[in-house]
Amino acid sequence: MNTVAHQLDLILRGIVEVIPLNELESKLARSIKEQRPLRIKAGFDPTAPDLHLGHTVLIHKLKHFQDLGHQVIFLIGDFTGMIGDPTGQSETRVALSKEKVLENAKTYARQIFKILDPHKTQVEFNSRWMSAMTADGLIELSAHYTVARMLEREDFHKRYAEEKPISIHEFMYPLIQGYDSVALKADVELGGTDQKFNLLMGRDLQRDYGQEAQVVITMPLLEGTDGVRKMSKSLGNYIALEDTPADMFGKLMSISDALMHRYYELLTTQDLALVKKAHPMEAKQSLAERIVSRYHGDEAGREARAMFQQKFQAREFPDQPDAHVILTSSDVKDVAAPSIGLVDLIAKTGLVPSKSEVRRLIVQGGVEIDERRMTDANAAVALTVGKALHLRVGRRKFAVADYTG
RNA sequence: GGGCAGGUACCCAAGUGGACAAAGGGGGCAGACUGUAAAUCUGCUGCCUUAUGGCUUCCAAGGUUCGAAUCCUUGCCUGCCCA
Repeated sequence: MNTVAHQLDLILRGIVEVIPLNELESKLARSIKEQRPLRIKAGFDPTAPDLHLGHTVLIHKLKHFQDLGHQVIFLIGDFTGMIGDPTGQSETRVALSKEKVLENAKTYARQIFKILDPHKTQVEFNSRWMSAMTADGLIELSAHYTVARMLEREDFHKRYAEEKPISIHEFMYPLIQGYDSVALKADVELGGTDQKFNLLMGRDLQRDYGQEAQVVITMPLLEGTDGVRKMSKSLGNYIALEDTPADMFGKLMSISDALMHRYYELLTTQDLALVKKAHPMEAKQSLAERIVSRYHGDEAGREARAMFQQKFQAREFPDQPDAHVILTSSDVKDVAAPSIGLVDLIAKTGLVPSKSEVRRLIVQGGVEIDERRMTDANAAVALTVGKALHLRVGRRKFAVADYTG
């Protein structure tokens, strides 16, 4: 029996705010009475091809609604993606090309169905109605909001105060996001707390366009791997759902203990009291394994953990190096006594961007060959056919070099 | 349209004729320390056949000069004020 109380129990778990709660309750009550599922909207900005763990906080909440029998609408902001959400930005975001946005959008659908049921999810692109909108329509839409109110937004306000540029088209972003709710007749919209302004815009616009206002539910933002700023594609502190198991595991292990607890809180249903009792490193590995398993399968999770233990705890050479270099006689000066400059060898792995950087690494003690630290940048490395060299390049990169003669 | 202030490396930001590959901070990388980390401390952080060496940088293009990130001209971009 999905009573209102029962539904609220699940819906309210882990959220930050419902605006307003009584409207949600009455919508739910009516939904039960009329046997009509609520339309739950959440939008995503395809500015990079990968969804990351930060998004999953929201997607899991969508999943809750889906499990309760409501209609989940996964909105891909392909049109707005060309603007770039100004939320929280201290400067204008670079607009993406249409092609790039579409390309990114494609990978989205695949990724969300690791969590959501594809048969019960409505995927929409806001270009469907925005590209069709006439200039008249756009001007009419713009007339619904004032510049002063727009500037109340903290990010705009701050940029304005700091004399940083704000382009007119950035004002369009919240307007269009709000209009999406009109176009989709959304009953509820989910978003991160940073989205509050944009989400509320939907309420205003829906009322202006003669609809019932949607209920807004905000979810906490997940901090990125730096533990400070929110996880974001453009900040590069994210863990993508399509990161390789090893990558995903490694990134999760590199977070601070405090952040680990936050991740447990927002990404799992584990009992936090139990987590705090466990040894932090064990707890972190379990978290990493759990999350890798979720997106890559149980076996991948176990393997990633084993690999990690081998590579970093036991400091053994991994089974799967990051690079494999094949050297031939054309790479050596003297075929009779084959050798290669250390700098050249490391550069050939492609794991370091420039030779200057390779030099630095060597001098600083970041390079090992067959577990011997190499600190002479001018050294030459003797090569033997059939005897592979095991290279450690920096803290966490490994390569194998083979000489074939 | 007019006036003023700006555009410096991945980011922020000093530098206003030579000692500048360019202070400082952030970020990144490496080492030490650890429980993988984080925090902390130390070092490095344009590129190059490996260098008391060369090459390319300070919005762009020209110019002045023995010498320009620094001066001049034009252009592009940004902010503020006025219209």
